[in-house]
Amino acid sequence: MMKMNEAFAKILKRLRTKKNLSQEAFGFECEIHRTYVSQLERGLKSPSLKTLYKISTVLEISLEELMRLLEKEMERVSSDQ
Amino acid sequence: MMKMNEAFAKILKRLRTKKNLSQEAFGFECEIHRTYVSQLERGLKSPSLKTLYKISTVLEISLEELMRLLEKEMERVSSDQ
DNA sequence: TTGTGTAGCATACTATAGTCTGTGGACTAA
DNA sequence: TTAGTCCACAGACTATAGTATGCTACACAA
Repeated sequence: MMKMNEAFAKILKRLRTKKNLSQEAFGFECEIHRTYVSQLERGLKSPSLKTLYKISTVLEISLEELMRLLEKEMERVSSDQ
Repeated sequence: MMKMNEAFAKILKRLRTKKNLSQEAFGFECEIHRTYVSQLERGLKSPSLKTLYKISTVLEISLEELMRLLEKEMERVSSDQ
């Protein structure tokens, strides 16, 4: 269960930096607070469906694809390291 | 944004009844309260990623597939009715 | 050196997710 | 009728999502 947040943290950080957005700039576009973006990327919080939707929109990715990446990352985390 | 919860409500109710589970039985398996299942199916709440994961597990469906159905339902809701 | 942008992190706060108890209505069976 | 199941719904509660302010540290440029 904590694996879930950790995996999401990695995915979010990867996709955000890929778009060359700072946590603050990304948060502004998503309409979520910069410190909350930081908390998400450190695996401290579990975003609601509403927040996931905002995030996926700004990342220009579907929720389906976002979950696909998340589940792939979860497998990776639980299998090796 | 409210569309999101309404669409999720429909999907959840559809998939739960398809498995022949009462809200209470489903809640028990997911380890979420029966009244919360009711609230989700009435579109009153926006589940966290942790809760989505529990739900998808009991529904024996991936998060990816669950989001696919959700996004399809959202399109349907916004286009026609 | 100084300044500017970035992110981690603490703390306190507000909003909402999620629990718990209970009521009442609709339905079905005994 | 009576009892059992299912669900909508209300209200009060606890846990956590999400906000706000501000400090620290680091990198890099002027």
